[in-house]
Amino acid sequence: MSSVPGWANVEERRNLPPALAVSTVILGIREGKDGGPDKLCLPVVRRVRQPHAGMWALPGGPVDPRESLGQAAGRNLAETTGLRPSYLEQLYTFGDIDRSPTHRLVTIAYFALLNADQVGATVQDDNVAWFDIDDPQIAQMAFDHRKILDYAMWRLRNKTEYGQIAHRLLGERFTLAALRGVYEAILGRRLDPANFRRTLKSTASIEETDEYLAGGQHRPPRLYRYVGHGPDPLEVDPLHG
Amino acid sequence: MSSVPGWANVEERRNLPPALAVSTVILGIREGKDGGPDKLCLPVVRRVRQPHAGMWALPGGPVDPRESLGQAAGRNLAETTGLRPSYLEQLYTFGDIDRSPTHRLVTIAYFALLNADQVGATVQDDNVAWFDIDDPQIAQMAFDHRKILDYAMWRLRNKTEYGQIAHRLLGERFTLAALRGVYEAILGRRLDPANFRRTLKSTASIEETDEYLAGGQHRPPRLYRYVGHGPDPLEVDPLHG
DNA sequence: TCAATAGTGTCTATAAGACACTATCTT
DNA sequence: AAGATAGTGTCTTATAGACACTATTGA
Repeated sequence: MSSVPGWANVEERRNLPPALAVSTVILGIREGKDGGPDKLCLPVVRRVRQPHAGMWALPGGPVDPRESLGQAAGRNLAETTGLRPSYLEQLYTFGDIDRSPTHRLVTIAYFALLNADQVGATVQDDNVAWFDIDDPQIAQMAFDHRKILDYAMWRLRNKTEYGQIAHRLLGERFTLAALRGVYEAILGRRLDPANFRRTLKSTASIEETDEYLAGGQHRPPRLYRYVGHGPDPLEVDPLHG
Repeated sequence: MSSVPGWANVEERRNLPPALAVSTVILGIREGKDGGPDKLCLPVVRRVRQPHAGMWALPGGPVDPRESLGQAAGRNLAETTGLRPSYLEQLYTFGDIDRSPTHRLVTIAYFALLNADQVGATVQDDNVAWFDIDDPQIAQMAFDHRKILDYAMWRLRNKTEYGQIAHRLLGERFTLAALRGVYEAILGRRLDPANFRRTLKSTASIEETDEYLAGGQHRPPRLYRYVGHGPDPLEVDPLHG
């Protein structure tokens, strides 16, 4: 192990204090190709230095002593991808001893959602790329980032309140079909349009607008707006961390 | 602020790397007094040094560079209370800049459950005490520990699977009435014994034994055993962290 | 007109709660 | 026998899914 350039040996590692970093799973949604279901996708960055140079990794970086953890996540995310998410939530802290070969690294993982306008709109950079959540190119990732991504998906699928997060993957106004697409992408199965409509309207977390979306070759759907209720007690302000 | 002995001033704080600590919310259950509902309770430790000397705090301490976060939680818990929990789960990481007045402190909060035998069985120590979850004496706690406790309760109440955690607050065998007591303490309301029985037996996560609990002045209840299904992907091994 | 999706109505299966009832222990 | 909790049966109501049906647009 210690023959790899730049890797500390065991004795050195024991004397280093743990480094603190944040990494963020950033999810957006894009429309399914030729009638298929919508897909969740995410931007990843290519590592340019050791360890794991050349592999895809979650965007992230060190925590500055003068910023909170949420601020660190927001800043790193903006710096590496140019994105400002509509939602930011702390996921889990990964601190196993051997998760980085070079030093003791404790990473606070965050989970961010982008609305439809932002998907694909990262800064032009050869070292940033978007993949569908099930793309084999990110089956392997640097460090334990694949485990972090899997955990993010597990958390997403086990959310009791999809309403809170689903609307943040869309714009401010959306059709019920678009909202259903989000649910289908998260749950990984098709939902009955009729039942979906009824269930959602009965929860009263969405509200009709007077606008309709024209252009499709069918009856124009009504646009809806999300009317949120109280957030989770520790939800992060995506702008101020 | 900097007049308090031992408190660093702002300039000093900016140069200090964040300290890493773990704190644990340890919950057990005890029987309600004179027919009242069962109550959740927890051990807390009295701080003997600044800051917040004299106040009650969650058990915890620093993370050693050579141990994982879960190991740190388990070790600190054993050292301060003498307890070995049956369940340990990572809760959330608190890292606001001003959460400790003396230095930048990042705390990974854990959540532990004790079974009935262990409640009250801490090491004899004047600086360790048990309180009911709603005891006014812990309405205020050191640092942001009250916020951590509130968040732990919120997470507990929002668990989709109570079965997984309820049985860890009891022994290996338990009556349905005891299990119902756990649910009632968590949810904060009484449940219909008949419906509770049916609902729980239909989930099939518990199994009958051939034993009965004698001694009460009523028909002796059957004892049940928990038959778990797969854990959460990041559940912590309470013995090995 | 047709294709396509929007949106409604209604039936059914399942689960949750209320509550009356029977069973079996200790004192 | 009395008192207490164990455990069963059954009715009502709320909800999720299946699926047939009508409505309204662009081509």
